[in-house]
Amino acid sequence: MLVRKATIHDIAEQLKLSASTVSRALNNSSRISIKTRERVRNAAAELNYMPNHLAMNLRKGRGTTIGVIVPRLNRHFFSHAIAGVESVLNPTDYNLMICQTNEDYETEVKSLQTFINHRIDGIIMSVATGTRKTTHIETALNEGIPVVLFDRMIKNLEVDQVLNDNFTGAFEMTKHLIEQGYHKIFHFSGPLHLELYTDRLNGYLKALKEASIEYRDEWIFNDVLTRDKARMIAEELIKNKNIPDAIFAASDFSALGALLAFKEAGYLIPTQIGIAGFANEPFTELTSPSMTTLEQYSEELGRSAARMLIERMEYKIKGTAPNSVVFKPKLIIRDSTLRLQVKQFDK
Amino acid sequence: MLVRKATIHDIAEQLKLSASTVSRALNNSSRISIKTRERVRNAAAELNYMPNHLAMNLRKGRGTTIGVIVPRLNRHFFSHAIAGVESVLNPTDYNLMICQTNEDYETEVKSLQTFINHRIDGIIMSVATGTRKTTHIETALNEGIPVVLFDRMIKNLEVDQVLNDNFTGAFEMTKHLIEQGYHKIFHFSGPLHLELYTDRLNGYLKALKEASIEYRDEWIFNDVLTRDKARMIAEELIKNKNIPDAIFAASDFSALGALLAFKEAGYLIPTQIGIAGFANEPFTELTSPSMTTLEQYSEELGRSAARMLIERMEYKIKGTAPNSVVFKPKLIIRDSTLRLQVKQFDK
DNA sequence: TTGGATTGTACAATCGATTGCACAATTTTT
DNA sequence: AAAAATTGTGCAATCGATTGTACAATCCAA
Repeated sequence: MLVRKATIHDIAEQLKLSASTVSRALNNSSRISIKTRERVRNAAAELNYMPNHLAMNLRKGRGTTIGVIVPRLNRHFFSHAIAGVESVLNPTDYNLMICQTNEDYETEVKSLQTFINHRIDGIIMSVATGTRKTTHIETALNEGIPVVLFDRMIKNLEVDQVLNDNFTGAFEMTKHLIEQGYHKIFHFSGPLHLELYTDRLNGYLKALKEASIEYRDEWIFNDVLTRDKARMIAEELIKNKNIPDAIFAASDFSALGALLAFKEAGYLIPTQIGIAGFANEPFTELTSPSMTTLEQYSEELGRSAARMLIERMEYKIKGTAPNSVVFKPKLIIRDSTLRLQVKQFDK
Repeated sequence: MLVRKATIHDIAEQLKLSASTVSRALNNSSRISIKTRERVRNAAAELNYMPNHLAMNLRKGRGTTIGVIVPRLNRHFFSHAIAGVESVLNPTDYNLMICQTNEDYETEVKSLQTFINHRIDGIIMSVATGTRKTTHIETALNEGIPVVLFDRMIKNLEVDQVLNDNFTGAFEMTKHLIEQGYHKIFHFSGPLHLELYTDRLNGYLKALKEASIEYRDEWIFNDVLTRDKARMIAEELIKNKNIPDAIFAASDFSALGALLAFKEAGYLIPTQIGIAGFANEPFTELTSPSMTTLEQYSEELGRSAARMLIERMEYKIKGTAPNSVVFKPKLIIRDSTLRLQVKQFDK
């Protein structure tokens, strides 16, 4: 059943030509007569010939596969960013390989190494929260593999990047909360070695300052990204009767944890406490009350990263200063912070 | 900056050996003295040698890359199935390539072709709802690439498969609804050319028969998998005052659409109408009321598929009858069908 | 001491496709 | 009609690693 696959030599033999002529014919070389090209194409179709990309890439010293590394596939944000990358790559010859790191540094290093071993030709990645070193990324760059980082940046690394304007997003969200009459606004932040979380923190701080709100360090909780951790902290706050007016979480998941904890404890949202997240995960629309958050245009982000990478790959402009594109997130105001028009389910 | 990567020839030259000796040394051939092996290993490390997998696979006529094709990455079910596949593959030499089809047949064919072109060594896939033909899968099999299907099966295709016991799951869910006192139970089904949806339909029908409920064809709605479509149908029902006691949807997303439509129309869930889904997507826990559904053990499914594929790849047991593993889903009973103990939010 | 076994290494072909160079045949130019 | 340009094709090397076969050196036994 398993017959050996047809090669250009098989075509050559059948047509009494040489392999090189066949190769040229298939690549539409002008050195080959139209008639011969036709004959070769027909024979190729007849033999069900499929080019061996391994051999092609080996010979050409380059390939057409792009690798994507993300922390988690089941985040709306990342799966949609990947969809964006795909939408750019699909009409081209490039193919996609995807790995997820589960937010683990070791896994990230291993995935990257796998890509390098397989002579992947370009990499789009978003680092894991567990990642603090950049040597693995530098290794890839030194191997001559272009890398584009998106969303999550590591400080002081000179690479192409596609980012959200986290500062402005956080600033506007905090301003919105203040406008709704919330004053004592806590912030659930992420790991601060990732620039995006310091940016969000700074946007939050700037809005407070502009409104002349005297914040206190205790209002800020670092490294609270998961639902469970946020829930624990919220429960702690409730126990200590240290209740904020509002919580602005740097992640929808931590916002969810807080929302559930306060709801269970009998607090009315948004009347007694306002809650806002970041990322516009689909579930934010379904919670009750529905959750205010920020849309990050993940697909557009992915598209942009893909374009940037192809640019680098095709005109290997070594040494050129890194490019950087920034998208401004959009405020999605829902019920969890709309105190000025109280809704029915709050009763 | 971009120095040519080291090859075995570079190592050979530095050590005044031949490339073949270096190759054998790196592969721990017993024909090479321990001392030489040591020297080679050291030189390799020193030169930062990395084997070129392209060349290796070309020579060996086989590789170690496994491709996964799923309809959508952002479904909890699929992303967790992939996590399961990864958990099996990570400790091995195999690597993973992932594609998503967005439920589109054309994209599925293209992805599969890409895999074949790249001489992928094995494929795990779940077909798109748009897929009715199997020629593309047969092409892969004819090329000698083993394929394992999971979750979504196409009828009459002889391949390895890992499935859910959709029949039993649907049967038990329907039984649960009947026990809760629902009688006129509608079913939102999927495209019936996919076995899993006929299985769910049949499980539903069997439970009705056992309870001697005289169902009518109008109770069954085919090809309702998305939130939007379910919502439209539910709104139609409401308009026509054709209100079921309960809806058992073959997908969590269509269950969600129905839930939202009936809730907005002022119906009390679960008192006036019960709603159940299938898949235990994370959001089902967050709706109000929380949604009854079926857990499908996606990770275990993925693990099982991966193991089955490796089995095929390593002992190419051509012609052996296809294997098949079946998992029984678990009923997750939540508030949306718990009529016998009515909850507060229903008031 | 000689013949056979064992050990360590090298040569060269191979996987499938690409490509610089050479050469013959044909056409164009002078 | 001879020289030059163009067209069509083949040869052979190449990408990097693997592997069958061959050969030399060493060791052991008879």
